[in-house]
Amino acid sequence: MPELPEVETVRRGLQPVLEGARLVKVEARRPDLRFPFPERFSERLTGKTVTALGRRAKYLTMYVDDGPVLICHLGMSGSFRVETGDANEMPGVFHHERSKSAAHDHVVFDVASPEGRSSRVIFNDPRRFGFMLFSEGAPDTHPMLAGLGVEPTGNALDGPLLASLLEGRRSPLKAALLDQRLIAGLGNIYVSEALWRAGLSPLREAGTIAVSGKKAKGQSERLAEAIRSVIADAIAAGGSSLRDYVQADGSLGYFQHSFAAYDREGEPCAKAGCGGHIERIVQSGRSTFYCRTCQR
DNA sequence: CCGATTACCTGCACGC
DNA sequence: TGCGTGCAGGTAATCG
Repeated sequence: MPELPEVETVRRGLQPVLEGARLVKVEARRPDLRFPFPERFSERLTGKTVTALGRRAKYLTMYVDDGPVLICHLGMSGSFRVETGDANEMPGVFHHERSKSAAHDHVVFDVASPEGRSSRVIFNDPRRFGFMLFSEGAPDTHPMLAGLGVEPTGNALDGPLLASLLEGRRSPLKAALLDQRLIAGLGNIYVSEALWRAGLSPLREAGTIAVSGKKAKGQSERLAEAIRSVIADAIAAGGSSLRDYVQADGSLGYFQHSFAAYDREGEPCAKAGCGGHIERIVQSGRSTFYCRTCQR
């Protein structure tokens, strides 16, 4: 599920456990995920203290004192969970340890907080589309992050900027919004949601909302606002979740998703007075959900 | 250069 | 119960 809001939720969940903590032991239980783990992956992190957790688009970044920056991507199915040692239990026994663990636990970080509390941070990823890489310097200069576009958080993405990004693009609007080089962090769910909020068809040629003129100007403004609000709402809700996605803090996803369009094929359009219904189409091999009545 | 398609990998829901 | 099919949030390589 991880689009930007979910990754941000993971970052916030891991932050209190990791920041300031010492990496006592780091273990990769297989040689690769999507890519091979970096050379000396465990050795270069073990013993380091985590100074900060960051995020760029859908990438997590972990900074350590005097070491490489860990760049981590969750892919389609990656998740973290935290197992916290209980002072009343035997050392090394982690009370979450029963549940659904074990299978596909690929990376294990044993960490010690400054107060001496032990925790275990576990990366689980059945499909192994996720990956972990090192950046020797600022991660923004790493090839994987260097080409990323504007964050849809904050106020940077406004109508004029969006219009300039889409100008001249012949591709369908949906494809343009999924292009991480333009806007970084949108995925299949939130693109459908943003287009529904903006009342714009995913099939529209992207460049047509960028041309000058009062109507197009209003549309780029509306779309920028829709993107920012949908991302902000999802982050505020703690990231959405499908199936039983596990939050970074180990609890089950607490946000019962309320999408207006995504995965609502056949349902009435939720826009007041619209009367249409949501349909599913395929664009570039991926599902798009939209209402042809109010999204033009 | 651009955009569309395919590959990567496992799990799950579904129909038979 | 079991098996085949299609589908799933991601990016990157390949093809036209």
